[in-house]
Amino acid sequence: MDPRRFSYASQTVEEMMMIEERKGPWTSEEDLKLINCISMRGPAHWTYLARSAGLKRTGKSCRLRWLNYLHPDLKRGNLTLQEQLLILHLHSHLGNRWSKIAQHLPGRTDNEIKNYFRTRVQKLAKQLKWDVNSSQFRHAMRYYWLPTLADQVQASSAQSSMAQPTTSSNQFTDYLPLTGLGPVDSDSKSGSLEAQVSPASDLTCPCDVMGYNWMDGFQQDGPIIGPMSPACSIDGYYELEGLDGHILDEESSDIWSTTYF
DNA sequence: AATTCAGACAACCGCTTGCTG
DNA sequence: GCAGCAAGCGGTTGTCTGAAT
Repeated sequence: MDPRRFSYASQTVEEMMMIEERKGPWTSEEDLKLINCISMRGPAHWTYLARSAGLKRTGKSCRLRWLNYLHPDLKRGNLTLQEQLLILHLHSHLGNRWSKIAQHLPGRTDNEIKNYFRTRVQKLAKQLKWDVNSSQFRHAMRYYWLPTLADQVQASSAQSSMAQPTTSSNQFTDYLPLTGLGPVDSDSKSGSLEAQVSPASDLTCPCDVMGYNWMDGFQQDGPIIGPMSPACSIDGYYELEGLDGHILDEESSDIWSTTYF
């Protein structure tokens, strides 16, 4: 049905304009109204939905609240190491196309990923006094941090399999190796099969990253060689149990249609 | 205990895209 | 082809919370 044929709950445009628009944080009452309305009418025609739910919010605001907070398929809690690894990898190839990146992380929103990147990764870039979009930073990301994170995922997987030989879980014990990360949250201890990380920074700022001349190691054509970790092979691939992080074309995301974890 | 500050994340804003008549 | 609209997207801002003083 064409949403423009809706009669917006018998209100004229003028009447709708006179309704004082509510902004700011959502209340649980508003959430409930929105959920109820969506359960009856489905998540579409947001302007109409907002009116019929009796909300003094824009359709846009309702859509965002649903997609970023209320949607039942959303994951809660900190990003796992695997998810961080995937975000960094995808960002190094796709850039700031957050929705595209989010498509590869079920249950995570573009907003969440964008916030993660801005607060953690851009903070690191600031510390290094590098532009986050510079080839220098992208190179360090691709050939140092990504393999380092991959190592951590592997290490945590190995550690947990030794600690809990009867399960396939790779959850961490209290602390991750190498980075001195904080304790995991209670949810991850109680059943997550994925490595959880603390809200603290997960990207180290080691001296070998600072000291290495990344531009010298940069080649426009052919393989790019930098100070890789053991998990990263020379041809620009890094490998990980259950994860095959190929270097992919800027525009091609077909390769990501496979399952990673 | 009160205040300040920084980090995290929810929400908003403005622009773009895609669809329909 | 054009106009009007909803939805999608990315950048930015606002708010909350916990740590530090």
